Amino acid sequence: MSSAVRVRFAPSPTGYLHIGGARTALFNWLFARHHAGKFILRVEDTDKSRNTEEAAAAIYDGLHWLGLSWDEGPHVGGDFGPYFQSERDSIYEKYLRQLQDAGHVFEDNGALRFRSPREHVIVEDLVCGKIDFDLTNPGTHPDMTIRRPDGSWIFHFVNVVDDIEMKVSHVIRGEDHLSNTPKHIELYRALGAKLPFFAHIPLIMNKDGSKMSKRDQGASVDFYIKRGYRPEAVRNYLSLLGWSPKDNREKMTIEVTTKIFDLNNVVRSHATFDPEKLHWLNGEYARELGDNEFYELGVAALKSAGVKIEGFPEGFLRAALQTCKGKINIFDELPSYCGFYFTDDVTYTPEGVAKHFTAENMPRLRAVRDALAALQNFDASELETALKAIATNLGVKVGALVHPTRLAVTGSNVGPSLYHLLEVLGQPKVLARIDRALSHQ
RNA sequence: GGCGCAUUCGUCUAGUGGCUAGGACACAGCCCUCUCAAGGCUGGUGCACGGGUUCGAUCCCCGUAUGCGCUGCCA
Repeated sequence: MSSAVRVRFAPSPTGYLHIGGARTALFNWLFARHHAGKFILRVEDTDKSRNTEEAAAAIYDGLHWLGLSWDEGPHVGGDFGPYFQSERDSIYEKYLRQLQDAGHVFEDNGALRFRSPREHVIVEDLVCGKIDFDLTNPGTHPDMTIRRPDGSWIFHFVNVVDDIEMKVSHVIRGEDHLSNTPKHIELYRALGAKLPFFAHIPLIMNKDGSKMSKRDQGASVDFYIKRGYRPEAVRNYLSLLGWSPKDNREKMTIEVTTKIFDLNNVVRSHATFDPEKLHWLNGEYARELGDNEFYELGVAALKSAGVKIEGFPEGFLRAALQTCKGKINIFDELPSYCGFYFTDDVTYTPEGVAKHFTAENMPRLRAVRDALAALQNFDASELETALKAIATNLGVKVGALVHPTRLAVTGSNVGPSLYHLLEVLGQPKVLARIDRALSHQ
């Protein structure tokens, strides 16, 4: 039926992958996969052809991390290369000549400009609908420059030429290009080329309504990689920005999203990036990690946070991390959540001290200490039994023992299950820490 | 300024010419419970404004406002 779907993501190598760019790449990728088409990566390095590979590395890394593999482009090649604009000069020269021969180009102070036909151009956008642009007024729509005096090319021209040359069937890009589209259409027509389908997707904004820019924390995919986010969570969250399955599904595998994604269910209005929701979604994915996977990722997170885990046996590490599984949403929360396992020098939170190291609690902590010292099997169930027995004896709720004990041993009011954490830590350390707390005052 | 696009809870969104306008995140309360999470239950907040069209508009039309984008020899 329809001819081959070919879409592309065409970032310029700036040294990082913008979250909005990642979302554009994702939509292109999803569209390609949905229609069994090709997803092309093209590096638009017209200006700075210096450290392209280096700067582009962040883009490759980000796309790989998100699971967005390309069928044509850097490293994988393809029939329509090269995939760096800096290497396509002869192609642009050829198209320029064609334009010149047809009388569409004039010179202006050394720069080359395209003479607009001065007509109305109707953009038929798959997302935004039919839009009529009036380009008849040179005052408001000047003839676009296509080549600078120094010989370098302007985006509009090379972008269109490459899309023609690479046989791109659908141009799916950010809405910031919607107003540029009529100009591009003029170029297609002047070159006698068949128009692709256009689809402009809504922009992603900051909380305050501003465009996310590289100075904003979280505007770079790298930010999420470094913090230990799950790529499937970021990918899933991004898919929900400007697109909806139109039912109440939110957490979806990439397979499901690919199956139901299409341009007709892309939303038209701008979306605000909500870190809270990503945080939640990441937790959803983190909770379904297998024990081993959680362990590997946990170790990596602790290491990169500088937690000294070297001297500890793997069994201890595994047991410690196991008590954190299901409790954290993002791996960068891990160091503060379970750092107490790896240092005897726990610092008590001031609020905790005020609330739990009270005059009436200290004798209770003492009682806990004595009972724990007498325990033969220092495991979670024995510990639970012991704590509950003491509570009964003292006529208090277990909470009255749990809180001060937790604070004494971990320094915090929140953390893994107390009984399990005590078991992992082991009797000697637990007793030592309680003793230290008892002498705290 | 000109041109373009947009406007449903704080946020992401569903939705229809007549519904108690639905879900999710966040928030609050309750339950569960060794804390925190998770899970369960409950709750509050929304159709930007003004005109039409219509028996009836959140939905259709026109304005206004606001936001965003484009208006480069940036991409």
